[in-house]
Amino acid sequence: MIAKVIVDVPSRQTDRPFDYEVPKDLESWVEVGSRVGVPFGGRVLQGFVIELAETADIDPKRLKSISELLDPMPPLLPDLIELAKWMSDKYCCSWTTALQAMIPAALKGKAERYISLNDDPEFSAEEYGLTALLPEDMMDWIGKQKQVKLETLQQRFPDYAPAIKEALREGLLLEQTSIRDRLAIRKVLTVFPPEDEAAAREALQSFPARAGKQRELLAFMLERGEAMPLQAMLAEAGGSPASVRALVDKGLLGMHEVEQERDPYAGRNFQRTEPLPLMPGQQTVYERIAATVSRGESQALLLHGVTGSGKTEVYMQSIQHCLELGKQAIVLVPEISLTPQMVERFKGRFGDAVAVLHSRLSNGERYDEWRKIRSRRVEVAIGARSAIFAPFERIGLIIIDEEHESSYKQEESPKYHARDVAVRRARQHGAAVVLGSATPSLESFAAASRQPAPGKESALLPMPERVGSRPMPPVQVIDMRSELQDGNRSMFSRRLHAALIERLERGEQSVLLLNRRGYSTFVMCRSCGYTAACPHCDISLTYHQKSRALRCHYCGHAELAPKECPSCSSEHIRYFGTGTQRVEEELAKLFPGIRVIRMDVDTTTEKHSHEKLLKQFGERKADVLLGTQMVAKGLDFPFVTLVGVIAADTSLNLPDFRSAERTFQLLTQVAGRAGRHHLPGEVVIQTYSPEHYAIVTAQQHDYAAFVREELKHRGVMGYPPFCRLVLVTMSHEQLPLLSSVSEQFAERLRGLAADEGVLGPLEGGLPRAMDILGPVASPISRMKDRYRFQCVIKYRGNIDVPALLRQAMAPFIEGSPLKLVQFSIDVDPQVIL
DNA sequence: AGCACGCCGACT
DNA sequence: GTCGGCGTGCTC
Repeated sequence: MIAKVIVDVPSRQTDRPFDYEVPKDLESWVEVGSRVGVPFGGRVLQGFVIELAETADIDPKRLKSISELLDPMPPLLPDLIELAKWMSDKYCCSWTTALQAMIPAALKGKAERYISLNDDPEFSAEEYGLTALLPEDMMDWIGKQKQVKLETLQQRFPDYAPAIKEALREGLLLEQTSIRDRLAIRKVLTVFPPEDEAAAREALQSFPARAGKQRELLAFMLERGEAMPLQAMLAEAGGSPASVRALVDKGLLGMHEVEQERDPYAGRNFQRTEPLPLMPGQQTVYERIAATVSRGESQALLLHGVTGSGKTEVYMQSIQHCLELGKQAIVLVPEISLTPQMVERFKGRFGDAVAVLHSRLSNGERYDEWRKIRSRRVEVAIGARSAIFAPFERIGLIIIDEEHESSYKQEESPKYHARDVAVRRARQHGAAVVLGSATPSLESFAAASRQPAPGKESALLPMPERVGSRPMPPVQVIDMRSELQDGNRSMFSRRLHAALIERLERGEQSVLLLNRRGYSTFVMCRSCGYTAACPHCDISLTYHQKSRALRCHYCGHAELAPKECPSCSSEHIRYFGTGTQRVEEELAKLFPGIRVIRMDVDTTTEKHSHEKLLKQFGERKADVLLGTQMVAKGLDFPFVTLVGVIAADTSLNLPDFRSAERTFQLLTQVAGRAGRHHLPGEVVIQTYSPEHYAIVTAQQHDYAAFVREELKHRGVMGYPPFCRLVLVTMSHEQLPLLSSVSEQFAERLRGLAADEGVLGPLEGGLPRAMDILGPVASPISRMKDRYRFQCVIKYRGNIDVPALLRQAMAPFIEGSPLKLVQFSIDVDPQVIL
């Protein structure tokens, strides 16, 4: 039997299947989706079996065998292997990169090399004159250990690296390679009840009086009747390990190590909840989803429900319906809203049938949750982006909550969008996709609004009513220019200042949003105009108050903040721009005694810090929750009655085609945080551009009006959803080389597009057109000591852009000199700046 | 990605 | 005349 294997080398030249013989004893174990260790170019690598065949495509003499099978159960299924192929085509990444993204990090095996002595009786070191090659204590040590890791050996005898190499060549030492997972399986010493219960009861009667403890322990285990960890047993029943061991030696109890699964939610009792009665609007939407799931139709439905319209309840009842049909469901949530609150709701409804996958789990915990899915112990997976790869076999429903969230796009290779992968995977399974949002992305909205095919219903499911008919909170827009004219130079407008005081007096809570972390955004000398910039990136440094450091938010570079100007030695160094740290300081100054929780990437790096901060706020241990956009998402606190946006312009003025959309979404989301319960809420938005349509429409809670206006702009400028984009970024240390290569690349690409007959501006109205902009320097023209150039490709119609790109890049990748230009391709980029 | 094979400068 | 530089090409 022959296995076609994708080896774990993410390069273009190895991005194809390689044939291997399956050893006889593994034939019944190796399947499509198996993870194997294979010899490849003189070493052993991890690979995935993507196909089994009778005969090899190459000369059988060149054929090698699979050296080991890495899991008893294949971690991948055929549908995922096909999906990975699709991803590698669509997103221009290698097949193995896509495959790796689908399995938990714990299964990313690395080859380890082991050394042992050659104990073949035929082999004689004396005969070959090799006795003096290696020191005796090394030989003894290896002999005693039987097998040692090459790394360890080299650490212990650092001067002998060449000698070890020679000994391997001469056959004095032997080498074995095997793949070791990056996985620490926790083993727990576990005590088992007696195998022969009758005999044990009998023995219990005839125990000597002085072995009272043993008798007690044996009685305890007989009564319990099931295994338990030794530590827990001793804690409950008392006694020492010695007395247990004595019982084990007598054969009355069993004891051995057991692999333990970590359940991060073990021991937590989730309050079981029953389905709530649906409002008419919810009911209609639910019925539509349920019918689609029942038909096994892979349609993508857009659930456009305002904040507080009860989307989650609709999700849960739809999942219930899906499970009743014997199918499984995947729920994707933005990482940031995968809060304990959210998990609780799903665990409460579906109990142990839910696996939770999020980034705050350790590798081991994540692997355990994943295994629950793979071994069919759960029916529902809820998690961030990568949960879309949950290894279910019969998916009936995929839900993507807050579908407009940019975190569904992975920024590293494979640069996939979970929404697009979901639609593709749903097609393989005949599953329904539900995209839920109060502020759908323009792409999804446009797709769902398209005239349905004859006989089909619209894919757009509106839910405009809020549960309990609570009104949307009133939103005040404050023009910060007139504040300044009236002599208010503070970062708080008079209205926001007064509103904060009211909350403090009434003991209610406030949420303040500022989409910029750090203390100040740039540092400038007022004498000479010097600004502090990162030495590795073309970007100004941000001052962080706590560490008194200037930091680069792109590469992490940090330096001590200067007291005087490094350029002209003047003392007129000033900090400009406001970050969350500055606001925190200002709050303390203006409102003495105010309790503030600051939440941004700087305060939430620790494992559970995010939850901890939210919990504290929920317990009303603070008056103000101040943070970057992470405070805008999915929080639900009854005592929050004020939401303040300190500067709506931060996101509005970014030179990116999505900046208006992002601002509208952010403002709408954050406004939805106020007054969700019995207390009425209030929203204050501060801005320097109060007349901008993104702000006006957000103030009026008018999504439709925003979309109308935004679509006009997108149409004029030629941006999605009127076309699709691909961003090609090229980088190199040397600017002239980069400049020349990027020009050549763009020229080749234009030539190829012209050959296809699609080159030209999109305004022409042709159904198939492709426009290549650039190359130009990237907005961040240097990052981590590499210069960056980019091309933006706009296209419309059915054009295989990845294929054209691959052809255009080929001469710069294959066999190019050592210092090659790096190409990075982002299909459907979220940000092009 | 690694590793081996192969063609030109500073050493015995 | 050799050791070693890293350019280039292959890996079932």
